[in-house]
Amino acid sequence: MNTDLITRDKIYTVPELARELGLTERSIRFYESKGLLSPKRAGNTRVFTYKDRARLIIIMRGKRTGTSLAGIKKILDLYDADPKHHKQAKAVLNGIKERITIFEEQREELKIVLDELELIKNNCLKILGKDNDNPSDF
Amino acid sequence: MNTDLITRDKIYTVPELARELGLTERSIRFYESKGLLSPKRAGNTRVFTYKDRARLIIIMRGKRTGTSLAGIKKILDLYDADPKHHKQAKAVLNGIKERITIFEEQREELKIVLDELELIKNNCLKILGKDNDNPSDF
DNA sequence: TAATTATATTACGTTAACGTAATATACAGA
DNA sequence: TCTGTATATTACGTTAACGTAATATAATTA
Repeated sequence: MNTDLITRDKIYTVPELARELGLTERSIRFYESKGLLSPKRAGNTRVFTYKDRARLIIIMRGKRTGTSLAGIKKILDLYDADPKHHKQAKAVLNGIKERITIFEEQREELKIVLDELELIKNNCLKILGKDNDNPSDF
Repeated sequence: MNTDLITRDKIYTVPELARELGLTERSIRFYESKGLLSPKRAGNTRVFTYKDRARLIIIMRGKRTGTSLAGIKKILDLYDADPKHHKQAKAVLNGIKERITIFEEQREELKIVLDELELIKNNCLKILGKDNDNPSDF
């Protein structure tokens, strides 16, 4: 239970995070320049906390969903707000609903293309299985 | 049953498709320049068939999933191949499997972010519902 | 103190996916 | 034949998301 705290107190530099997460230093600094990250500084060196690292992981997942950095920034803002303040909670709620709708629609579109690709795939399999003149491939 | 054939024989121009599908003429011509479409010509005017229109719809769906034009082109190529030729069928099969994997992973990522957003949303709802000092909003 | 090594800061380059004129061409109507 | 109107063709501009030096700065190490 204390090791957990130790872990969360760990700090990271740009090259460390780049290596660990598999992205370039340039990208990390670029994300900061776009306001997606706000690391502290030790002199002129950036110091990232556990939370910053978590944000980076959210950014990377956002990218894998095909979301733009602008969109990811909005999502990160939703994480940031303090829901104890009603004003913020309400704003967050609206933003969240919007995002959920967007992502659900995107998931639906993916389902549609996946179903179509499955059709083509099965058609290929049927043809390859039925009249098979090259069994050596199996 | 004949009306269907009539429908499929219909031809379209760039401005027609742009209006009908809600995209710009520029985009359609751009897609052609990238090899995603290959309309015939009547003089210097492009003539799109029902099939071309179907391709455009696939392109648009691809965009909504966050797929690049290069990726969409590959998918369209899968639709194009003639599975009766074993060579092509096998190639298509490999391409399809790749794409299916990509899209399934993307769908999974979307599921993850959706679940997280739901958590935040429910947290907001709980707080807004529990200590509500502004009931006039309901 | 000099030379490395690490991190940061311009700043120009690049690819994708179009937007936006400006110009050309062709065909229809007055 | 002149004038629109429609489509097409350069071709330059733009935004996003970085890549890629080149240079500066700071902390180490020899």
